Amino acid sequence: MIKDNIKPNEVTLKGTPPAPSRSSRGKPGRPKGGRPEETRDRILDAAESLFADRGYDGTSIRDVATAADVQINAVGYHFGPKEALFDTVVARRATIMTTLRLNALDEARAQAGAKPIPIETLIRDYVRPFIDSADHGEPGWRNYAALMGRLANSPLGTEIIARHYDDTARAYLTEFRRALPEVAQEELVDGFSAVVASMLSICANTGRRERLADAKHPRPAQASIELLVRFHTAGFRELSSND
Amino acid sequence: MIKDNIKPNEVTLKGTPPAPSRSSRGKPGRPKGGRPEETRDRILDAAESLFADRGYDGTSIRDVATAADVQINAVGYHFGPKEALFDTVVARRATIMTTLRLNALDEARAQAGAKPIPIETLIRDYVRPFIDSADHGEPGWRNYAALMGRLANSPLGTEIIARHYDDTARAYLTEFRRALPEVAQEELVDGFSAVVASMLSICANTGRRERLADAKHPRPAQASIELLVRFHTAGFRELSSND
DNA sequence: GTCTATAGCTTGATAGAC
DNA sequence: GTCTATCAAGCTATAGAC
Repeated sequence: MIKDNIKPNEVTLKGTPPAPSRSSRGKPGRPKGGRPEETRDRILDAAESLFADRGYDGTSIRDVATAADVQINAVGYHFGPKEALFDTVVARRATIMTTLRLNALDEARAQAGAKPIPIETLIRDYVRPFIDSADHGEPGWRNYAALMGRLANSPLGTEIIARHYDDTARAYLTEFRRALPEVAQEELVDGFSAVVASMLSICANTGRRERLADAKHPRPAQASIELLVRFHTAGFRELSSND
Repeated sequence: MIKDNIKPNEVTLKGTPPAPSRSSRGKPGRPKGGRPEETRDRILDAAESLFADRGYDGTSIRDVATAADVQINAVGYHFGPKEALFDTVVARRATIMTTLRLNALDEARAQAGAKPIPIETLIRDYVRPFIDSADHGEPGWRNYAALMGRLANSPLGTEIIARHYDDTARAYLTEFRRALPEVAQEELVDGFSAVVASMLSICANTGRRERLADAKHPRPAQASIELLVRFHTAGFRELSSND
């Protein structure tokens, strides 16, 4: 039943297709972008949006090709099988997000000196890059954030998240542990998971929060971040006060 | 393109197939359950498990039929189109969960008398039926809880959740408002959403919490509930203390 | 690297015998 | 209500002309 797919082209993270062919010498039958990499990006953007909206299995390669305005087989040509396309979509922004978070952590460490980093800072530094990107970044970030929310509670998605985000999570958890040494590790992880779940729930942007609040417009991201930070900081403080 | 499916049989919530045929007079080619309703339940259980594991689009009707050990067309016969099957799966336990939660709310109201219900009680009463069912109920509840987690952050899933769970959410929010009248409605909803997101994240059971905590076994549900309640109660208290 | 064409499956849904 | 059979449509992936 399981037929192993032997691929001719690269399917790894940054797998560059055979020849980038610098001079745009393709016949201009349809207005195509000048840069050869624009096609790849267009496919990734379309896939990102559709995966976020309909999920992995709800999105066909044809849908992606149509949305990206490329030929059906172009996506296979550039990214290999569907799974590799999906992984490339996730990886593209995961590396950026990881850099932002680890940089913020480095800065917080420098700021704190010998003392532990305040939990409030830890929560804010972890959450802000994500929510900010989803809010006033390019629209692709919004789709990406929604996609992550979708992945978070699915068995298959967790594997991908683990691969791309567990290292950063552990780095932050180490600092949480330093800030709250008297709290058990399992409880710290529960608190951290609550932060992540809340963050993803906000960015999934399902409209439920607005509906339950009878609000017309989504709340500004800045307000959401600050409330999330306040709320969960209080939670962590409660954990440290053993009754 | 959109072809309206005209169904001969009921596809609504409790749609009973034409004739329950009390005496089991089918020829015993394969060991079939005696009760005619057992077949329906077996299909629903199989669908529940597969939808939770692979999602709506990742699950084929054939998969469901195979897992339920029925003929491929039996599921269509009993439940109509795939969408109706899915909705039936969600509805089946939603009514039970809603009853449990509203009963708990009634009891809490009686207990509190004229005073507002404590937030701690509100959180616990909303969360406990769900986590408890997922933990020591029949295995079907575990699958159901995972399915809800999967649905929560998806656009299509939110519509279903709204239909089955928004009324209860509003009932609880009304009590939250009574308990914390000085907190803005949007912030109460954010807090409530954090509780729900955390609850679903725990029940999704992806193994990430255990992995990040380097724990061998999942934590007992009772501990998870109490920590969630403590953590989020502190969050709500923080909201009421306007700095 | 862009296009056409197609192989080889799987899908949802239904028809009709018993 | 259980079974066999099948349809039309959609899917992923690849081959090969240009």
